[in-house]
Amino acid sequence: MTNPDHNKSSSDKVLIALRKIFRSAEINSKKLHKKVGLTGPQFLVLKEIKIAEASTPGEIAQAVSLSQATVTGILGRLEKRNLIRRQRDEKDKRRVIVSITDIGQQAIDRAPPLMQGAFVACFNNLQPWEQTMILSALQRLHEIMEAKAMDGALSPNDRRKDHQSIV
Amino acid sequence: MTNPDHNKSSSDKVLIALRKIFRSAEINSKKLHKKVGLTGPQFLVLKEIKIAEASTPGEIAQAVSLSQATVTGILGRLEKRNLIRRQRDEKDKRRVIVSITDIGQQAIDRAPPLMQGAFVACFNNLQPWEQTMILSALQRLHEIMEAKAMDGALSPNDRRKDHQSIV
DNA sequence: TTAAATTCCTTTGTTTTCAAATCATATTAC
DNA sequence: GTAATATGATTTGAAAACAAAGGAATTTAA
Repeated sequence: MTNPDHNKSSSDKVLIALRKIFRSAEINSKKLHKKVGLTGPQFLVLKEIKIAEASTPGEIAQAVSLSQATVTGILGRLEKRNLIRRQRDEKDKRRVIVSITDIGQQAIDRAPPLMQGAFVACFNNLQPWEQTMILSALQRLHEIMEAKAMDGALSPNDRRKDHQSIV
Repeated sequence: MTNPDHNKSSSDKVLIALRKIFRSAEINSKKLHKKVGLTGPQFLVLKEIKIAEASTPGEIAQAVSLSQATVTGILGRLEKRNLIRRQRDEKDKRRVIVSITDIGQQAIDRAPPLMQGAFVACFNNLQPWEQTMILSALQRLHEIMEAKAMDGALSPNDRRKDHQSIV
Protein backbone atom coordinates (compact mmCIF):
# COMPACT_ATOMS: atom_id res chain seq x y z
CA MET A 1 0.00 0.00 0.00
CA THR A 2 1.16 3.53 -0.59
CA ASN A 3 2.50 5.86 2.01
CA PRO A 4 4.99 3.68 3.82
CA ASP A 5 6.22 6.76 5.67
CA HIS A 6 9.37 4.91 6.59
CA ASN A 7 12.52 5.85 4.77
CA LYS A 8 11.19 9.32 4.37
CA SER A 9 13.46 12.09 5.48
CA SER A 10 12.48 14.71 7.95
CA SER A 11 12.13 17.32 5.25
CA ASP A 12 9.92 15.01 3.24
CA LYS A 13 7.64 14.71 6.19
CA VAL A 14 7.48 18.44 6.56
CA LEU A 15 6.43 18.86 2.95
CA ILE A 16 3.85 16.13 3.24
CA ALA A 17 2.46 17.67 6.39
CA LEU A 18 2.19 20.98 4.61
CA ARG A 19 0.33 19.43 1.70
CA LYS A 20 -2.15 17.92 4.06
CA ILE A 21 -2.65 21.17 5.85
CA PHE A 22 -3.30 22.98 2.60
CA ARG A 23 -5.69 20.32 1.52
CA SER A 24 -7.61 20.54 4.75
CA ALA A 25 -7.79 24.28 4.41
CA GLU A 26 -8.95 24.05 0.83
CA ILE A 27 -11.66 21.53 1.53
CA ASN A 28 -12.84 23.47 4.49
CA SER A 29 -12.96 26.66 2.53
CA LYS A 30 -15.34 25.05 0.08
CA LYS A 31 -17.57 23.80 2.85
CA LEU A 32 -17.68 27.20 4.41
CA HIS A 33 -18.61 28.72 1.13
CA LYS A 34 -21.66 26.55 0.98
CA LYS A 35 -22.53 27.16 4.58
CA VAL A 36 -21.75 30.83 5.06
CA GLY A 37 -21.43 32.12 1.53
CA LEU A 38 -17.83 33.18 2.05
CA THR A 39 -14.70 31.25 1.22
CA GLY A 40 -11.67 31.43 3.46
CA PRO A 41 -9.82 34.00 1.38
CA GLN A 42 -12.95 36.08 0.98
CA PHE A 43 -13.45 36.09 4.71
CA LEU A 44 -9.84 36.99 5.26
CA VAL A 45 -9.99 39.91 2.87
CA LEU A 46 -13.34 41.13 4.08
CA LYS A 47 -12.13 41.07 7.63
CA GLU A 48 -9.06 43.02 6.72
CA ILE A 49 -11.20 45.65 5.05
CA LYS A 50 -13.35 45.85 8.13
CA ILE A 51 -10.58 46.36 10.62
CA ALA A 52 -8.68 48.72 8.38
CA GLU A 53 -11.82 50.81 8.02
CA ALA A 54 -10.94 51.57 4.44
CA SER A 55 -8.01 50.56 2.43
CA THR A 56 -6.63 49.99 -1.03
CA PRO A 57 -6.12 46.75 -2.92
CA GLY A 58 -2.40 47.05 -2.59
CA GLU A 59 -2.49 47.52 1.16
CA ILE A 60 -4.90 44.67 1.56
CA ALA A 61 -2.69 42.43 -0.54
CA GLN A 62 0.23 43.21 1.71
CA ALA A 63 -1.71 42.71 4.88
CA VAL A 64 -2.98 39.29 3.95
CA SER A 65 0.02 38.14 1.95
CA LEU A 66 -1.57 37.78 -1.43
CA SER A 67 -0.62 39.26 -4.74
CA GLN A 68 -2.42 42.34 -5.88
CA ALA A 69 -3.88 40.46 -8.81
CA THR A 70 -5.38 37.88 -6.53
CA VAL A 71 -6.91 40.50 -4.30
CA THR A 72 -8.43 42.23 -7.29
CA GLY A 73 -10.18 39.00 -8.16
CA ILE A 74 -11.51 38.47 -4.67
CA LEU A 75 -12.57 42.08 -4.45
CA GLY A 76 -14.49 41.68 -7.69
CA ARG A 77 -16.44 38.78 -6.28
CA LEU A 78 -17.15 40.59 -3.04
CA GLU A 79 -18.22 43.71 -4.88
CA LYS A 80 -20.53 41.82 -7.18
CA ARG A 81 -22.38 40.71 -4.09
CA ASN A 82 -22.36 44.18 -2.58
CA LEU A 83 -20.29 43.17 0.40
CA ILE A 84 -17.80 45.91 -0.34
CA ARG A 85 -17.64 49.01 -2.49
CA ARG A 86 -14.82 50.50 -4.51
CA GLN A 87 -14.34 54.19 -5.09
CA ARG A 88 -11.59 56.00 -6.91
CA ASP A 89 -9.51 58.12 -4.57
CA GLU A 90 -10.14 61.73 -5.56
CA LYS A 91 -6.75 62.94 -4.51
CA ASP A 92 -4.75 60.25 -6.20
CA LYS A 93 -6.78 58.74 -8.97
CA ARG A 94 -4.55 55.74 -9.34
CA ARG A 95 -5.74 54.52 -6.01
CA VAL A 96 -8.94 52.70 -5.22
CA ILE A 97 -10.52 52.95 -1.81
CA VAL A 98 -12.22 49.80 -0.67
CA SER A 99 -14.74 49.85 2.12
CA ILE A 100 -17.19 47.46 3.63
CA THR A 101 -20.93 47.84 3.14
CA ASP A 102 -23.68 47.19 5.63
CA ILE A 103 -24.35 43.89 3.99
CA GLY A 104 -20.69 43.07 4.27
CA GLN A 105 -20.76 44.00 7.93
CA GLN A 106 -23.62 41.67 8.50
CA ALA A 107 -21.94 38.88 6.62
CA ILE A 108 -18.79 39.24 8.61
CA ASP A 109 -20.63 39.48 11.88
CA ARG A 110 -22.63 36.42 11.08
CA ALA A 111 -19.73 34.36 9.85
CA PRO A 112 -17.24 34.21 12.70
CA PRO A 113 -19.03 31.78 14.95
CA LEU A 114 -19.25 29.42 12.04
CA MET A 115 -15.88 30.23 10.57
CA GLN A 116 -13.83 30.11 13.64
CA GLY A 117 -15.90 27.47 15.24
CA ALA A 118 -13.59 24.58 15.19
CA PHE A 119 -10.16 25.76 14.25
CA VAL A 120 -9.97 28.84 16.38
CA ALA A 121 -11.63 27.15 19.27
CA CYS A 122 -9.28 24.22 19.13
CA PHE A 123 -6.31 26.43 18.70
CA ASN A 124 -7.28 28.68 21.56
CA ASN A 125 -7.68 25.69 23.76
CA LEU A 126 -4.06 24.86 23.39
CA GLN A 127 -1.66 25.91 26.04
CA PRO A 128 -0.12 29.28 25.31
CA TRP A 129 3.30 27.75 24.99
CA GLU A 130 2.00 25.38 22.39
CA GLN A 131 0.41 28.17 20.42
CA THR A 132 3.66 30.03 20.52
CA MET A 133 5.55 26.98 19.45
CA ILE A 134 3.35 26.38 16.44
CA LEU A 135 3.51 29.97 15.39
CA SER A 136 7.26 30.22 15.62
CA ALA A 137 7.71 26.94 13.83
CA LEU A 138 5.63 28.28 10.98
CA GLN A 139 7.57 31.49 10.88
CA ARG A 140 10.84 29.64 10.87
CA LEU A 141 9.61 27.46 8.07
CA HIS A 142 8.62 30.48 6.10
CA GLU A 143 12.11 31.88 6.43
CA ILE A 144 13.54 28.68 5.05
CA MET A 145 11.15 28.59 2.15
CA GLU A 146 11.85 32.15 1.23
CA ALA A 147 15.51 31.43 1.17
CA LYS A 148 14.79 28.56 -1.13
CA ALA A 149 12.60 30.67 -3.36
CA MET A 150 15.45 33.07 -3.74
CA ASP A 151 18.16 31.05 -5.33
CA GLY A 152 16.49 28.07 -6.93
CA ALA A 153 19.49 25.85 -7.39
CA LEU A 154 22.09 25.32 -4.81
CA SER A 155 23.93 22.15 -4.09
CA PRO A 156 23.80 19.88 -7.10
CA ASN A 157 25.87 17.33 -5.28
CA ASP A 158 23.12 16.60 -2.85
CA ARG A 159 21.20 14.13 -4.96
CA ARG A 160 19.09 11.95 -2.76
CA LYS A 161 16.92 9.81 -4.88
CA ASP A 162 13.76 10.11 -2.89
CA HIS A 163 11.05 12.30 -3.07
CA GLN A 164 8.52 14.95 -2.77
CA SER A 165 9.58 18.50 -3.19
CA ILE A 166 7.62 21.62 -3.32
CA VAL A 167 4.66 20.80 -1.18
CA MET B 1 0.83 52.03 7.31
CA THR B 2 -1.07 48.87 7.19
CA ASN B 3 -0.21 45.72 8.92
CA PRO B 4 1.13 46.91 12.25
CA ASP B 5 -0.06 43.56 13.45
CA HIS B 6 -3.30 45.32 14.22
CA ASN B 7 -5.14 43.55 16.90
CA LYS B 8 -4.61 40.14 15.49
CA SER B 9 -5.21 37.11 17.59
CA SER B 10 -2.78 34.30 17.89
CA SER B 11 -4.85 32.13 15.60
CA ASP B 12 -4.98 34.91 13.04
CA LYS B 13 -1.22 34.99 13.06
CA VAL B 14 -1.07 31.28 12.48
CA LEU B 15 -3.35 31.60 9.52
CA ILE B 16 -1.32 34.45 8.12
CA ALA B 17 1.87 32.50 8.61
CA LEU B 18 0.34 29.61 6.73
CA ARG B 19 -0.69 31.94 3.97
CA LYS B 20 2.86 33.17 3.66
CA ILE B 21 4.19 29.68 3.46
CA PHE B 22 1.69 28.80 0.83
CA ARG B 23 2.56 31.92 -1.08
CA SER B 24 6.25 31.10 -1.02
CA ALA B 25 5.50 27.63 -2.31
CA GLU B 26 3.29 29.01 -5.04
CA ILE B 27 5.81 31.56 -6.19
CA ASN B 28 8.53 29.00 -6.15
CA SER B 29 6.43 26.64 -8.19
CA LYS B 30 6.04 29.26 -10.90
CA LYS B 31 9.74 29.92 -10.99
CA LEU B 32 10.46 26.26 -11.32
CA HIS B 33 7.98 26.00 -14.12
CA LYS B 34 9.90 28.54 -16.10
CA LYS B 35 13.20 26.95 -15.28
CA VAL B 36 12.44 23.25 -15.48
CA GLY B 37 9.14 23.15 -17.33
CA LEU B 38 7.35 21.43 -14.48
CA THR B 39 5.31 23.00 -11.72
CA GLY B 40 5.49 21.63 -8.21
CA PRO B 41 2.34 19.54 -8.43
CA GLN B 42 3.31 18.25 -11.85
CA PHE B 43 6.65 17.17 -10.50
CA LEU B 44 5.00 15.57 -7.52
CA VAL B 45 2.59 13.56 -9.64
CA LEU B 46 5.18 12.61 -12.23
CA LYS B 47 7.50 11.40 -9.52
CA GLU B 48 4.78 9.34 -7.98
CA ILE B 49 4.09 7.70 -11.32
CA LYS B 50 7.73 6.95 -11.70
CA ILE B 51 8.24 5.29 -8.37
CA ALA B 52 4.95 3.41 -8.58
CA GLU B 53 6.00 2.07 -11.99
CA ALA B 54 2.42 2.25 -13.17
CA SER B 55 -0.63 3.35 -11.37
CA THR B 56 -4.15 4.71 -11.69
CA PRO B 57 -5.39 8.25 -11.17
CA GLY B 58 -7.15 7.24 -8.00
CA GLU B 59 -4.08 5.67 -6.47
CA ILE B 60 -1.96 8.62 -7.42
CA ALA B 61 -4.45 10.99 -5.88
CA GLN B 62 -4.31 9.11 -2.62
CA ALA B 63 -0.57 8.91 -2.62
CA VAL B 64 -0.07 12.64 -3.06
CA SER B 65 -3.07 13.84 -1.08
CA LEU B 66 -4.97 15.42 -3.91
CA SER B 67 -8.47 14.84 -5.21
CA GLN B 68 -9.02 12.58 -8.16
CA ALA B 69 -10.32 15.47 -10.21
CA THR B 70 -7.19 17.47 -9.57
CA VAL B 71 -4.99 14.61 -10.59
CA THR B 72 -6.99 14.13 -13.78
CA GLY B 73 -6.25 17.72 -14.69
CA ILE B 74 -2.55 17.43 -14.03
CA LEU B 75 -2.42 14.14 -15.88
CA GLY B 76 -4.02 15.79 -18.86
CA ARG B 77 -1.32 18.42 -19.00
CA LEU B 78 1.44 15.87 -18.57
CA GLU B 79 -0.03 13.67 -21.26
CA LYS B 80 -0.36 16.52 -23.70
CA ARG B 81 3.38 16.95 -23.44
CA ASN B 82 4.01 13.22 -23.76
CA LEU B 83 5.53 12.93 -20.32
CA ILE B 84 3.11 10.17 -19.41
CA ARG B 85 0.68 7.87 -21.21
CA ARG B 86 -2.73 6.60 -20.29
CA GLN B 87 -4.14 3.22 -21.26
CA ARG B 88 -7.44 1.67 -20.38
CA ASP B 89 -7.04 -1.37 -18.17
CA GLU B 90 -8.21 -4.34 -20.24
CA LYS B 91 -9.36 -6.34 -17.27
CA ASP B 92 -11.35 -3.61 -15.63
CA LYS B 93 -12.30 -1.03 -18.16
CA ARG B 94 -13.21 1.54 -15.57
CA ARG B 95 -9.58 1.83 -14.64
CA VAL B 96 -6.87 3.79 -16.40
CA ILE B 97 -3.25 2.81 -16.17
CA VAL B 98 -0.83 5.68 -16.10
CA SER B 99 2.82 5.22 -16.89
CA ILE B 100 5.79 7.42 -17.50
CA THR B 101 7.35 7.83 -20.94
CA ASP B 102 11.01 8.17 -21.82
CA ILE B 103 10.58 11.87 -22.17
CA GLY B 104 8.96 11.96 -18.76
CA GLN B 105 11.87 10.00 -17.35
CA GLN B 106 14.30 12.49 -18.74
CA ALA B 107 12.31 15.40 -17.40
CA ILE B 108 12.18 13.93 -13.95
CA ASP B 109 15.83 13.02 -13.95
CA ARG B 110 16.77 16.49 -14.97
CA ALA B 111 14.55 18.26 -12.49
CA PRO B 112 15.33 16.96 -8.98
CA PRO B 113 18.56 18.78 -8.22
CA LEU B 114 16.85 22.01 -9.06
CA MET B 115 13.63 21.14 -7.34
CA GLN B 116 14.81 19.99 -3.99
CA GLY B 117 18.20 21.55 -3.65
CA ALA B 118 17.60 24.56 -1.55
CA PHE B 119 14.75 23.68 0.72
CA VAL B 120 16.09 20.31 1.70
CA ALA B 121 19.55 21.69 2.18
CA CYS B 122 18.34 24.53 4.37
CA PHE B 123 16.11 22.32 6.37
CA ASN B 124 18.79 19.74 6.93
CA ASN B 125 21.10 22.42 8.18
CA LEU B 126 18.80 23.14 11.07
CA GLN B 127 19.50 21.64 14.43
CA PRO B 128 17.75 18.31 14.89
CA TRP B 129 15.64 19.67 17.71
CA GLU B 130 14.45 22.44 15.48
CA GLN B 131 13.54 20.05 12.70
CA THR B 132 11.60 18.00 15.16
CA MET B 133 9.88 21.02 16.54
CA ILE B 134 8.75 22.21 13.15
CA LEU B 135 7.51 18.82 12.13
CA SER B 136 5.54 18.23 15.27
CA ALA B 137 4.07 21.70 15.15
CA LEU B 138 2.83 21.00 11.65
CA GLN B 139 1.41 17.67 12.58
CA ARG B 140 -0.29 19.16 15.59
CA LEU B 141 -1.74 21.85 13.39
CA HIS B 142 -3.00 19.33 10.93
CA GLU B 143 -4.68 17.46 13.72
CA ILE B 144 -6.41 20.60 14.84
CA MET B 145 -7.55 21.38 11.36
CA GLU B 146 -8.87 17.92 10.82
CA ALA B 147 -10.21 17.49 14.30
CA LYS B 148 -13.88 16.65 14.57
CA ALA B 149 -16.04 13.75 13.63
CA MET B 150 -13.56 11.00 14.09
CA ASP B 151 -16.42 8.57 14.07
CA GLY B 152 -15.90 5.34 12.18
CA ALA B 153 -12.55 6.07 10.65
CA LEU B 154 -12.38 4.07 7.46
CA SER B 155 -8.81 2.96 7.11
CA PRO B 156 -6.20 3.69 9.72
CA ASN B 157 -4.04 5.55 7.29
CA ASP B 158 -6.63 7.48 5.40
CA ARG B 159 -8.62 9.66 7.65
CA ARG B 160 -10.41 12.41 5.83
CA LYS B 161 -13.26 13.69 7.82
CA ASP B 162 -14.71 17.01 8.76
CA HIS B 163 -12.56 20.02 9.15
CA GLN B 164 -13.06 23.62 9.98
CA SER B 165 -10.49 26.24 9.28
CA ILE B 166 -9.72 29.07 7.05
CA VAL B 167 -6.46 30.07 5.49
C1' DT C 1 7.11 72.05 -19.46
C1' DT C 2 7.45 68.20 -21.55
C1' DA C 3 9.35 63.43 -21.51
C1' DA C 4 10.55 59.42 -18.76
C1' DA C 5 10.02 56.64 -14.95
C1' DT C 6 7.18 55.01 -11.30
C1' DT C 7 3.09 53.55 -8.95
C1' DC C 8 -1.34 51.52 -8.59
C1' DC C 9 -4.83 48.73 -10.23
C1' DT C 10 -6.88 45.68 -13.59
C1' DT C 11 -6.80 42.36 -17.39
C1' DT C 12 -5.17 38.22 -19.50
C1' DG C 13 -3.66 33.61 -19.52
C1' DT C 14 -2.41 29.46 -17.15
C1' DT C 15 -2.46 26.27 -13.39
C1' DT C 16 -4.25 24.29 -9.26
C1' DT C 17 -7.88 22.89 -6.53
C1' DC C 18 -12.31 21.20 -5.04
C1' DA C 19 -17.31 19.37 -5.19
C1' DA C 20 -20.86 17.70 -7.86
C1' DA C 21 -22.62 15.77 -11.97
C1' DT C 22 -21.87 12.45 -15.50
C1' DC C 23 -20.55 8.30 -17.98
C1' DA C 24 -19.05 3.78 -18.35
C1' DT C 25 -18.13 -0.44 -16.33
C1' DA C 26 -18.48 -3.96 -12.39
C1' DT C 27 -20.60 -6.12 -8.73
C1' DT C 28 -24.38 -7.39 -5.92
C1' DA C 29 -29.07 -8.53 -4.95
C1' DC C 30 -33.28 -10.33 -6.09
C1' DG D 1 -30.85 -12.49 -15.85
C1' DT D 2 -32.07 -8.18 -14.96
C1' DA D 3 -32.25 -4.24 -11.80
C1' DA D 4 -29.98 -1.63 -8.21
C1' DT D 5 -25.79 -0.21 -6.36
C1' DA D 6 -20.98 0.80 -6.35
C1' DT D 7 -16.64 2.25 -8.31
C1' DG D 8 -13.34 4.73 -11.33
C1' DA D 9 -12.42 8.38 -14.25
C1' DT D 10 -13.74 12.57 -16.53
C1' DT D 11 -16.31 16.84 -17.20
C1' DT D 12 -18.16 21.00 -15.50
C1' DG D 13 -18.23 25.09 -12.85
C1' DA D 14 -16.25 28.10 -9.67
C1' DA D 15 -12.64 30.03 -6.91
C1' DA D 16 -7.94 30.95 -6.01
C1' DA D 17 -3.34 31.97 -7.18
C1' DC D 18 0.53 33.74 -9.80
C1' DA D 19 3.23 36.46 -13.48
C1' DA D 20 3.20 39.48 -17.06
C1' DA D 21 1.21 42.92 -19.76
C1' DG D 22 -1.66 46.93 -20.04
C1' DG D 23 -3.85 51.52 -18.90
C1' DA D 24 -4.05 55.72 -16.02
C1' DA D 25 -2.29 58.86 -13.01
C1' DT D 26 1.51 60.86 -10.54
C1' DT D 27 6.14 62.05 -9.76
C1' DT D 28 10.76 62.96 -11.26
C1' DA D 29 14.15 64.53 -14.42
C1' DA D 30 15.82 67.13 -18.18
